[in-house]
Amino acid sequence: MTEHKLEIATRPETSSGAEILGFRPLYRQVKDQFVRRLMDGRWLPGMAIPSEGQLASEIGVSQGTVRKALDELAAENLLVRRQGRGTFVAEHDEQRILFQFFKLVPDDGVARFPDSRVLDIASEPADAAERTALNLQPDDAVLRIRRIRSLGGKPLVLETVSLPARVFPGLQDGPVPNNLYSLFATHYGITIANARERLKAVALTADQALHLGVAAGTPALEIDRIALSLDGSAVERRLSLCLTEEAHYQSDLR
Amino acid sequence: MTEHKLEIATRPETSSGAEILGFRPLYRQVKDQFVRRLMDGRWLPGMAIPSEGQLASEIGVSQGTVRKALDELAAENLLVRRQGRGTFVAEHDEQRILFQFFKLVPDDGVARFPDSRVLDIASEPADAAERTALNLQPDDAVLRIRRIRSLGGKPLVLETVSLPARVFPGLQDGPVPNNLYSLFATHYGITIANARERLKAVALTADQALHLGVAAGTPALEIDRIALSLDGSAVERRLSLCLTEEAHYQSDLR
DNA sequence: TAGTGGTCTAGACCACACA
DNA sequence: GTGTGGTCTAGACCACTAA
Repeated sequence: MTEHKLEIATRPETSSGAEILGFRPLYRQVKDQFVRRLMDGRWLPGMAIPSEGQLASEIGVSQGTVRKALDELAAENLLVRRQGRGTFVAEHDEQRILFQFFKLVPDDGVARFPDSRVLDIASEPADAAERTALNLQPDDAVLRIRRIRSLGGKPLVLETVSLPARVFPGLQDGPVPNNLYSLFATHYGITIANARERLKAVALTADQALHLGVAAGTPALEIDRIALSLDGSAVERRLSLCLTEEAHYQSDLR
Repeated sequence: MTEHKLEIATRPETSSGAEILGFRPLYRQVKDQFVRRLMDGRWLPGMAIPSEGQLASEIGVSQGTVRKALDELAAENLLVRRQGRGTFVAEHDEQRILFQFFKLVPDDGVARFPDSRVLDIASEPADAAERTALNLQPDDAVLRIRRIRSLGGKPLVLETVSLPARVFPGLQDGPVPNNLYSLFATHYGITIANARERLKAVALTADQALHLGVAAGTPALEIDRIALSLDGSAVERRLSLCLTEEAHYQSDLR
């Protein structure tokens, strides 16, 4: 029997009491350990991580077990595997954002990364929706960024990004880059792992319509996104109002 | 070296010419073979398929290779694996539809399968959009089903289903069940494997609004779905107009 | 040529469902 | 208890990349 030193025990061989959480496979413990390395910055975006063999002998499990852990992380877009080259920590570059997070596509043509023009940015008390979305206390503040996103010079999205002020100190002092998730990763060590979006159809208010250069009452696609970091905590709320005359939200059901 | 009798060759050991398609792993050939069994009805929805060991010895590959093929099919929701019981062909029951294809969720509460009331059903020439979506010829006919779908007695969706008439003979003669995909599978041997949805925000016409019991011009979420069968051919086009006052379209970005 | 990930195999044992 | 899928291991070889 192989002896593993991970966590409490691979299999609860001694304790014969009722199992609370059942059984935790070894490769999942290995995977959790790798996620921890991503969270604490031991493995940084773009880096090549050690080879399967090195990791296996370091941890004391077989290469196959390491492989299964790495495969799951690659399936979650946290790692990128390249045959012949190695395994790399995924970066939040425009290609990944486009693939994973940006579902708005021109009706004729292919997805492109949009331009951004910031309207305003401010630190303010969180409203009810933001508190719910981000798990904030009643008197917590949010950084609120409003911007217009355009494709090919044409305004397409009016976007309001709400961030827990405590999590992103100093963010409002610098320029706001087009690619926020890349900033989160490089300056705050926060990796956006996945997100949940809720879509509705709404009519634009006069003010909203003005920013987008259309008539008041124009139907728009409202996307309410909550983005989660590696540890599963809500890190960003993003409310987008999208014109869908010449673009659509693409959703693949597999 | 093991000898595999699958397809042309596992590895092109003899032919030293330039490789056109590169390399096709054994487990993918095995997987394709299983998909063929699903398509030709050798494996029917709900059936338990042979165990990994039986399949392995039947085909002449190792159990691990069979396992990898089955795992991919399970990940695509075509098979369901149950530890201790066996591997089963997925059915198009309401639970699967809800999980895989029905993304409209009440704002407060959990997804439920909607009721349907058919407005009309007719066989008519395909319009341009239907021809494009379903790869039809100019004079092909479609079966067009319009219905209202409700949750908790409240009209929520005005849905127009377009089907290639040639593919579904006799469908208009019987009753239209609430769950169409289950009918496709049981009566026509057609499995809906996945779908692509394009979402837009639109304003309801007077006629559409009447059916849904709201005012003309109300914003609605338009979902343009193309459903693909196992062999990748477009089998259904479904245009849904959804009220999103008390419900939303849920999209998980992973 | 060396090093990496990818495939394939064989065998042992564990967790789970059911009769 | 028996049979199923799930995990873990060890080793061989293939495909790809870069030096």
